[in-house]
Amino acid sequence: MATKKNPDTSPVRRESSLRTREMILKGATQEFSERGFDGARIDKIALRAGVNKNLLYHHYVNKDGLFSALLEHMYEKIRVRQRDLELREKDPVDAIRRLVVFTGKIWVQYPEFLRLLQSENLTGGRHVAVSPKVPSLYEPLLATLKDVLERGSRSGQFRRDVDPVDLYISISALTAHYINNRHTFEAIFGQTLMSPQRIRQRLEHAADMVVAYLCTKP
Amino acid sequence: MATKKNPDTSPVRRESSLRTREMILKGATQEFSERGFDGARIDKIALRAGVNKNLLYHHYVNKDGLFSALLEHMYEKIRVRQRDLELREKDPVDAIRRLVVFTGKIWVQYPEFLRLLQSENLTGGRHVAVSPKVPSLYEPLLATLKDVLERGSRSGQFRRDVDPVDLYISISALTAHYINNRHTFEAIFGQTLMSPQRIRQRLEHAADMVVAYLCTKP
DNA sequence: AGCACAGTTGACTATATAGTCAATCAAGAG
DNA sequence: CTCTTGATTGACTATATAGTCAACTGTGCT
Repeated sequence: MATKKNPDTSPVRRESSLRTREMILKGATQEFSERGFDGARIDKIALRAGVNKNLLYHHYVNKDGLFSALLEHMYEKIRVRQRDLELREKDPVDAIRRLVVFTGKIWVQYPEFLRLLQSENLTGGRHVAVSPKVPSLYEPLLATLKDVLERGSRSGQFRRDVDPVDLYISISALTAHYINNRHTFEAIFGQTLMSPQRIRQRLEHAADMVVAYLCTKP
Repeated sequence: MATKKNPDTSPVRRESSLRTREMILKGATQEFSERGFDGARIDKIALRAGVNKNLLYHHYVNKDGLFSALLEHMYEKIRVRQRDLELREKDPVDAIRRLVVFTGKIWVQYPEFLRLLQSENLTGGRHVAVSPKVPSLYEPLLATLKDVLERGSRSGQFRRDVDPVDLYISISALTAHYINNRHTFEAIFGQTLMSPQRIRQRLEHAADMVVAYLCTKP
């Protein structure tokens, strides 16, 4: 009975099921990102996907399975975009600047992804914890970052004591936290944060900060 | 019939209701911060508060009313703590360093508050939007920050083009984002982020970055 | 004393919701 | 052609959950 789960023969018998899965993920993206895991409703996902509710269970077992699949799907999508950026050749300062601004633009372009992550962290990260694929997606990014840091410190432009993980978290923080908390920040500071100009200002500020840090010798 | 809502005579007839409200907020803090707004259960809040469920409705009208009250309560609590820190006298660089590290320590000390904010932003900020008290809480902080920036640039230590709102958001970002997203970051990078040493490293890194930014002339 | 009314309670409900069941449909292997 | 098996469907259910009702209690004012 090894045929039952054989990935070569079993999965996807009909072409249509691929489209179905696509539609489900699309509906799930909308619903989960608008309401979070607990606020999302399976029935609404099915409705938004234009697909019979039972198909969600057929393809993804249950709500958690669907969320896990969606999360992996989004991680891959985002990382693929991030890979477009070629950082290895460029001047280290330029490369970092571009990485910061580009990272910020990705969040603006795919706000659903940030909200998925927010929900995932709010519920304790139980989906991402069981996904072995996710860490491997970030290895190349970290390697590139190390390369740029190495080149920057060899040329004397950068300080030498930089932890690449802390650096990546900071780049992510300076750009994503602004968007993640826009509602409370807007309420506190009484200003609009999501206008294109304001976002541009924000990303410049973030890039300035990261570059200043790297270029300041301790 | 103006007596019904007169704030001088009506509210709080019995001493016990104060304790009741306290217990409710305590239970609500736990439940809301562990599960988020949509994941939280009114019955569980009542249970955790050791109080009859109807009292929640009596004192706070409904789930949204309770969440709003809790959010305001927490904002006040946090801001009061932040006010302890006297920044106006100190050397600007010292003052900023202290503010960053202190802010980070507050998040570590009151992780419930961060999770409340995370949930609030995930659901569109509809509770904080109707709370006029919250912005006024942050005016003094912003004023202090402006004072420190002013002193720093007059003494020639700081750059002159700093937006205080962006700066505060960055301080918050560099410290809070790390904690907010610890589960996904831990999964991605395969390391523990919440050990005391790791947190200390993080806050040093954050403070270094902010100070480097302020002390770098554009 | 007694009364008005905030505080408190147990019982109840309407509904929303994740998940199940059993049946039908159709693609591709033989 | 036909038979296996994934894909798809409508009907159904057990339960959890926000919120309601009507009654009771006891504090503090007059």
